[in-house]
Amino acid sequence: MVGLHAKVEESLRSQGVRYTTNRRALIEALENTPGPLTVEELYRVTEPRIPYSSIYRDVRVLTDSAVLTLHHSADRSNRFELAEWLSGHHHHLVCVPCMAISDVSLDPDSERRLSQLAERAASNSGYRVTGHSLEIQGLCPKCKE
Amino acid sequence: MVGLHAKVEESLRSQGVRYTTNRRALIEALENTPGPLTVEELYRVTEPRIPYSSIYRDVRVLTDSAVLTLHHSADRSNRFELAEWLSGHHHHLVCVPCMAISDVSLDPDSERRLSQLAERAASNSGYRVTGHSLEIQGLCPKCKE
DNA sequence: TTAAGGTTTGATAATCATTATCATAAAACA
DNA sequence: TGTTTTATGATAATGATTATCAAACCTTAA
Repeated sequence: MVGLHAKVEESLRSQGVRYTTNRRALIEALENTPGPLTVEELYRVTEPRIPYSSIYRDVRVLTDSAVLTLHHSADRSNRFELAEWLSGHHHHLVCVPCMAISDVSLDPDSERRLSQLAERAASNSGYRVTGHSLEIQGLCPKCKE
Repeated sequence: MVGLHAKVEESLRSQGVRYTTNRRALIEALENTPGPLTVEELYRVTEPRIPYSSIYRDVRVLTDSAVLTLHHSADRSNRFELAEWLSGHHHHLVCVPCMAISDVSLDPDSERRLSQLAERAASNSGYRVTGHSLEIQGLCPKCKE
C-alpha cells in the first residue's frame, strides 16, 4: 500500500498546495489517533508546538483540499479527521458522558445494507443520495461502570 | 394525542422551569418547520421579535431541560430541534450544496435493522449502545438539476 | 390582595473560537 | 542567482455565544 504521506503529498501537489512540516505533523497526529481531533487537541499533541493561527489555517487548507473533513457531532466542538479516501469509510461511536469519539467500521455486508436503508429512506424525498454516516451513541468502557 | 405544548409544559414544570411566551414561540417555530433551525433562523421567524440574548438563553434552558436537542451541522452552524420524545425518532437528510436539512423517518422494519447494525458495529468496542442517528448526504431536488 | 421570593427578560459587556492581516521566511522556479 | 509564489507566526479583528444585572414578571403564602 502506498504510504499515507505520499498520497497526501500527491493530492496537494496537484492542487498547487505545499506539504509542509506543519501540515505533515497534523496529518501524522490524525493518523495516530483512533478518532477525529479538535484544534486544541492538535495543538497539544504536536511536537514541537504549532501556533494556533497556523493550525487553524492549515486545517482549513487541508479541508479545502479534501485531505481532511470536518466532523460535526453532538458536542459543540469542531473536529477534523482524515478524509475517507485516505482512511476508508467508517462511522463514529460517541460516548455521551465523556464525548470521546472513536471510529468504527461495519462489515461489508452490513455496510451494503446500510446504503440500501439510506437509499430507501430518501426515496420519496426527491433527494439524490451521495453518502451517509452513522453516529452511534453510547457509553464507553470507562463511563459504563 | 396530547398536544405538544402540554407535554412541554408538563416536562418543564416538573423541572421547575416556566413555559413562558418566548419559549412557547420558539417551540412553535420548531414545530412548524421540517428540520432543525439556527438561532438566527429562530430570530427571523418569531413574531414579535425576541432579542438574541433571550433566544440564546432560552434554547440553552430548553436544551438543558431535554425539550430541545442541539444538532451541530456540516456548515459549522448549531441548529436546534425538538427532542425525539416530542417529535419521534428520525434521521436527517442533508443537501451538501445548499445545506438544507430535513427530517426523514425509516419504516419500522428498517429502523429495527438499523438498530441491529449499530449494535453489531459496536459489539467489540466495549461500548454500551444507547442510541444512533443516521445522516444521509445528497442533493435536494433543487440542487440536483 | 398583598408581600416576599424566586424566575425571566432584555440591554449590554465580556468571552471564546475562529479568521484576517501583514511583515518575514521559506520554497519553487526561471 | 534573482524572482515569484506560498507559508509562517504574531497580532488584531470578527462573529458567535455566554455572563451580568437591574427591572419586570410569576407564584405562593399569609
